[in-house]
Amino acid sequence: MEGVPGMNTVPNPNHYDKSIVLDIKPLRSLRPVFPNGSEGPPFVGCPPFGPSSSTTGYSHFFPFGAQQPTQDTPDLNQTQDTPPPSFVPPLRSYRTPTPVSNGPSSSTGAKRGRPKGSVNAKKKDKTVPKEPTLDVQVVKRFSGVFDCGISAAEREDGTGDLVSSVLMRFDAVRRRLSQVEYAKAATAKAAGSLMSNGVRTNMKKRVGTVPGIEVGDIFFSRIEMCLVGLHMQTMAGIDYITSKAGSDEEPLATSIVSAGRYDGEAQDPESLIYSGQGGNADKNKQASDQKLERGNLALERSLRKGNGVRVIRGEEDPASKTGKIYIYDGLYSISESWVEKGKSGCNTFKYKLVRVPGQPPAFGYWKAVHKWKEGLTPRTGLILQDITSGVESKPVSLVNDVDNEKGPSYFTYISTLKYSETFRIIQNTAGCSCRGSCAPGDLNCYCIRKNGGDLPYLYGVFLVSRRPMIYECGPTCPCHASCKNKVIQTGLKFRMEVFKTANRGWGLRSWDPIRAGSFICEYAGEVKDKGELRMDQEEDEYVFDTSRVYSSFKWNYEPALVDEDPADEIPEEFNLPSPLLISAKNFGNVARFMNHSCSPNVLWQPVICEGNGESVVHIAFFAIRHIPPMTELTYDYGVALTSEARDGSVLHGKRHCNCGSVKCRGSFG
DNA sequence: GGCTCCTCATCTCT
DNA sequence: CAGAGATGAGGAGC
Repeated sequence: MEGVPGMNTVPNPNHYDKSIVLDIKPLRSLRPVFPNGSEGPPFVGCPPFGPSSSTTGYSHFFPFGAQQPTQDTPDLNQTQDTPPPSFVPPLRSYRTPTPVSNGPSSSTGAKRGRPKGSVNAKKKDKTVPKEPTLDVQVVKRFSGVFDCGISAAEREDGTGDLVSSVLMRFDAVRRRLSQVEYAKAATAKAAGSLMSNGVRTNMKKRVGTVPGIEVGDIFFSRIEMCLVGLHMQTMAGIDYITSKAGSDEEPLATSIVSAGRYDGEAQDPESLIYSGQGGNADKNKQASDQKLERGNLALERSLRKGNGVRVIRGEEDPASKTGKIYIYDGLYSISESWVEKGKSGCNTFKYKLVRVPGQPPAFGYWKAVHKWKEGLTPRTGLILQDITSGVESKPVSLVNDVDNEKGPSYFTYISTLKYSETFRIIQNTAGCSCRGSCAPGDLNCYCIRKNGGDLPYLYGVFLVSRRPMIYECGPTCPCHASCKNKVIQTGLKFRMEVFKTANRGWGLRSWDPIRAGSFICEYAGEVKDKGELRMDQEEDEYVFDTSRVYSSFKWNYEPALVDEDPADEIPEEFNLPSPLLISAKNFGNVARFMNHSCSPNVLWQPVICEGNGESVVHIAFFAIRHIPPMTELTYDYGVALTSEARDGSVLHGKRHCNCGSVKCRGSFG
């Protein structure tokens, strides 16, 4: 198809060696679109999508005699000549690479300004309807067609499973849209897609707590809070229940978002001075007195009635200077209100809110971490400043504030794998020959080609979606050290601590907030074989074993929500050339302290670092969902397939599980 | 339909 | 080249 934006920056598809691309095809077609709960492998229904297939599966239906989307349905990916559909998406997908570092490819076709076909073209550029915008496509193709699996009742009132499922589906879609051409407004686009397809919950406005949302939960955009009913205003800082038509009731405040940029905010974690809304100066408007209406009236009314108001603290995201992070800090009560002159000299409403006692720390942790980092207050129970002895670029503290144990047993800290010659997988590969940063869609790049044309990561930080295998540029690839396809080799990104848990020995957690998809660490240790390990397996609890049985779960984006063909969906199950055993008993990194959970917040992904004419499989850990500061990091250890592990149809691990999750299977390992 | 909102992500200018 | 300012899109509620 002519005139497709982005095409001009990518080599002509006819020039590819199609056999290379088609090699990848089998990997993409192994897996059903969505696992059906009743037919899945053991342990299907583990988080995040919950035990009910009603929240995971989807099916198409065609109400009102609507035309079924057939092969004839206009699809931007399809040309009349129909090249193999399997390799079309990457070609269409990639926008002009963002100019980064000194990559030569980034300057060739770099467009200035907003490209045609982007959202802006909707109104202005009606003469070029070649590529409808994403939202138009979504409405056209999926309105009334896509079954989101969320019932009308669940849309009104949510549960913990539903909330985390909605947030995960949102972020998967957001990451995918960022990865392909809609990077500009990926957040808004993702939200639009989910909302128009009914993927949301807790839409009923309510005072007080919201089902499935806990104090301390973090969010990375206002729209996320909107999707799960914590704060339903995308822009306004005050949310409230309006009076019913015909009644003379006044509005009642439900939640506020503190932006942290007004006077008196964000200092004391137990109280907050909040400014009313309205009266702000605008380009076309002078500042004016605020009026006692809308949110201001609602807060006033809540003050008199004494109802709790949810408070969300907005802060700068430490990982991104332009980004914001929102911390749900629980319920506050409004203690007083007054009017004062603002900077502009106009009347501004002020409200003092005091945190309801007895809630776990949330914003309090945030403030505490800042003080620990700046050395203003010492970390309670600190045993060792840095257990890595400088091996990692960021220190990892050792902390015990529960008992007198002085630390875990001795081991040597290493940051990656140790392996002998026998474990090298000899392949005829020398990595890529790119200079600068490898670019998505550039099938001249060996490493990109191995990834099916995708750059599997976003901004060199986030895993976009799980894959059977990820191929990183290795140390001998000539691309720059900041190449966005080098992620797990770049070390720890978060300030972490090894800490003593109440009942699970030592554990790992982060002082920093961790956004969904973030790379956390790899599993460092000695690569061993079965025989070698069998000799000391009894006491070696620090083994990572890829041959165990792992819970199946859906983490990747749903093609329908990003207007892609489900047939192109990449399977999430790993695909290792041979089983991999890593022992971190004597040599290891922070990963050896990550405990098992049946409701984990971390997943693992096999990664091969190319180059040197050999490839070694690494195990890399990524965040399943947003992880608040000081929350323990856990992953699913799986269950070993030994003869004693089988008991009828149920698999039993060797170790008793203390994860405390409602979905706890009771054992693991 | 028009207006507003303690926004979001980008581009442009300094 | 970082930081500030400009910009237009965006959803929901009134």
